[in-house]
Amino acid sequence: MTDPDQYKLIRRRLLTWFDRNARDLPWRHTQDPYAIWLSEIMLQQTQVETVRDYYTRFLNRLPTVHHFAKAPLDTILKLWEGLGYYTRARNAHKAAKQVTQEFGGEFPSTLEGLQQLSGVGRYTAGAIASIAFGVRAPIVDGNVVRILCRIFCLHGDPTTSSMQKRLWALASDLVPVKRPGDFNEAMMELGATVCHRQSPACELCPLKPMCRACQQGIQMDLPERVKRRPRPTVQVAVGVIYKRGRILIDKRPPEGLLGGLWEFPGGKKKSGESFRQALKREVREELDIEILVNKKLVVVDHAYTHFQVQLHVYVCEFVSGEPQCLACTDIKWVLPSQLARYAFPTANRKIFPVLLRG
DNA sequence: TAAACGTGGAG
DNA sequence: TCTCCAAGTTT
Repeated sequence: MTDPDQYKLIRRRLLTWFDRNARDLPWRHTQDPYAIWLSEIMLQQTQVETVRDYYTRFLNRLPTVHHFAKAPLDTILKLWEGLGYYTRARNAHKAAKQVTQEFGGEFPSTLEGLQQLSGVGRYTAGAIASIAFGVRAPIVDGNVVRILCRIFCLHGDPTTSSMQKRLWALASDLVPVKRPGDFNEAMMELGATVCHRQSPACELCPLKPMCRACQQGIQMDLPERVKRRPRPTVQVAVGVIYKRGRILIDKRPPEGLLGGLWEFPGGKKKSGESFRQALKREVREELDIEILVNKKLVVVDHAYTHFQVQLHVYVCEFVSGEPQCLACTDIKWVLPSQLARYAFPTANRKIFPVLLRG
């Protein structure tokens, strides 16, 4: 069979399968480019089931790109709280402003136009163009990588530029003129529900007849695994600092890890230093205040992508000084009942129940 | 090019 | 408990 014939077969079988097996997802009930864009940003490196509720909440609260653009970043971050990769939220805010200010309130419909938006790369531009505008644009996400590597038996590290080039070229050849968005969604759907990383359900796969990896019985070995670096553990001292029933919280710098989120003050423990010493030092360095460190409240373990932290949380009493923003953007004294108004990282939120109970 | 960037679910 | 990894982008 020639390549074009095989491509036609793949398209037809995949779309037929998709028509019968597509999950009912909220963003599949709309044609609104804003809603499609929002879903695609949220779905970056994030599973469907995690995104569902966030997506619905966002659209109810910010029904148009104008609402999104006009909302304060703090509102966006509070809605995004817990979804992770907060750069996405900050970039989305910028992108919404771009749409309203530079594109006359309409999302661009071309790949080039879409990729000008903050947080929209090659994948997301292709997804929006094909799904919202019917453009014959390819996409390559983790699912597509897995499916293509298996169907065409592609060996080698899929993250290298040469392999990426092959994958994008294949995806580009495969995506049909008719229903390009459905085809792209179908590829991802197949990867998410059938062609799993471990234990792929080949018996349920519409592409089994043309899957070279399956024919050779090596589907589990493709795509080739990328070696990961070890994750170091960081020891952090955290203070819940009280002053007349209120707690001191600070806002992190706008860029970098957890940028723009609120947190309880603290910092890394140095070797040879106790947690209590570290806490007093960090609070002095970052806020220029003196505190009394009382009892240990809780120890929180949390894993990030590239390191793990152990938060040693202490109840503290404010002693003296006026808090300064030396390593943060904003400072507030809040009642425990008001904590929920602010966007906190998940590791910090793990402290809330202990706090409100005690 | 490689590293930074969150979180929750699955095995 | 631990490792992998999921609809990637930016620097």
